[in-house]
Amino acid sequence: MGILERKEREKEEMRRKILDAARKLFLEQGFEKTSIRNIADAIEYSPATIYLYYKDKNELLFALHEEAFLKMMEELSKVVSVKDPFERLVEMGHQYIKYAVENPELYDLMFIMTAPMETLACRDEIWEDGMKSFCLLQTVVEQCITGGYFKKDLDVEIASLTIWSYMHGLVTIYLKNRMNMFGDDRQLERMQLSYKMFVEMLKISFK
Amino acid sequence: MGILERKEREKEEMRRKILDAARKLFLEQGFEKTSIRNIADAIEYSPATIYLYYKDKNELLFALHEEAFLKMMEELSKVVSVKDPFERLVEMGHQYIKYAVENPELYDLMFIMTAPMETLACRDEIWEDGMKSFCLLQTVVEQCITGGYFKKDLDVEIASLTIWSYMHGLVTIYLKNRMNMFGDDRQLERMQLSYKMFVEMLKISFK
DNA sequence: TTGTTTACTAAACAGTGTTCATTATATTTG
DNA sequence: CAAATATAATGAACACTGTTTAGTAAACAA
Repeated sequence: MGILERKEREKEEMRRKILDAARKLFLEQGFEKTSIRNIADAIEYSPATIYLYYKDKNELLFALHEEAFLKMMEELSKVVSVKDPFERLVEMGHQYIKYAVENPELYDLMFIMTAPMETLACRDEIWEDGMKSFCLLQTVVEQCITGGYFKKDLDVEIASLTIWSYMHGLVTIYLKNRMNMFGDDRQLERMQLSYKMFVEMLKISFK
Repeated sequence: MGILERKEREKEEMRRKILDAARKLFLEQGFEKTSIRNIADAIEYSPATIYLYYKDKNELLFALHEEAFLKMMEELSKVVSVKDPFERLVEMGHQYIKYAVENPELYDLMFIMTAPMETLACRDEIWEDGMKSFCLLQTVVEQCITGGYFKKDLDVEIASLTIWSYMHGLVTIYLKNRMNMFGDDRQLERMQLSYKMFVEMLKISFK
């Protein structure tokens, strides 16, 4: 009886259909201004139908959050092609900034919004996506130690947290419009200058 | 005719009454879960009345945002009592973390939420509160240069932005629950360890 | 063909920010 | 003091929001 399998396929198709519409609308007009009814309209179904495929709006956001991590990991993983470990770390930072600037809504969902964390909490799950990308950073930091760029007794976890904190702070100050206090339009330039300074700091003080 | 002045006084009193109730509710149950109707109930007035004193919810949030900056500046300014410039900077960082951890909702409003920025934008004003606290940081960084802790040719603005980015990133990762990916309950400890590492980085690489 | 399961939806619930015509009150004027 | 006016406050509505539920229509199994 292949009928059950077809049903399963259809169910999965519908979930994707919903997610596709949700992603499109969220990226077009932001999370705040996109409602379940908007999504329902887009796929020409009733709002109630969406609740047959996703428990609530948080679950929908969580699914997009997972997608966004997949996408970011793809971008960040490209740096393996960089031979030098320290340059690899530096390039990873550049890619991180690039991803955040080019996908502000997704970045928000991944690292700022509490919605996906709430879904995890009520599922009693850990934030695997976050952990995976943090591990990627840790790996590169370790490679910097192995490569002789960083000292052997460096606390990898804390060092990675320190690096991530800086990167995250920099891009969120920018994304949440706190950088237009400078008045001019040299915000991206300032980010790059600060990042350059931070890289120097790493080079000098982690050795 | 002192009658106009009395009216002015009464108007100001009402504005404060609303703001007091708003602050209380926002801090008690968060911004998301507090509605204009809740605030109206608390002060025993109709919801429409609030709109006679504040243009919209954003303006209300902006007023609280200003208050929060006043409060933070008070806390941070205490560090002038620390004689040594570098220790002063370090202490300021500690106070920043303390403020964020103890006032998560206010921190959110000050540095993450877009609502107060929107109010500024439609008033064609600059983010003065943000600028003032950034200047405080810049001042202390300058004092570290004068005191011989940091090199003379350090770009004060970029260095301050770099420091702020790190601090902001660290506390937001914590506040937005991204740190429970570590599984344990040593989150505050990890923050302190990372901050200690960052202070070392400053000491070494800004010299 | 009948009975049952599944997929879907209309309608409602309880809320949201915000606006506006209307009412009640306070102040000013004749 | 009474009438006219200005001000303050509100009830009710508008157009939304996320979510639930009872009921319908279609697909499947017997």
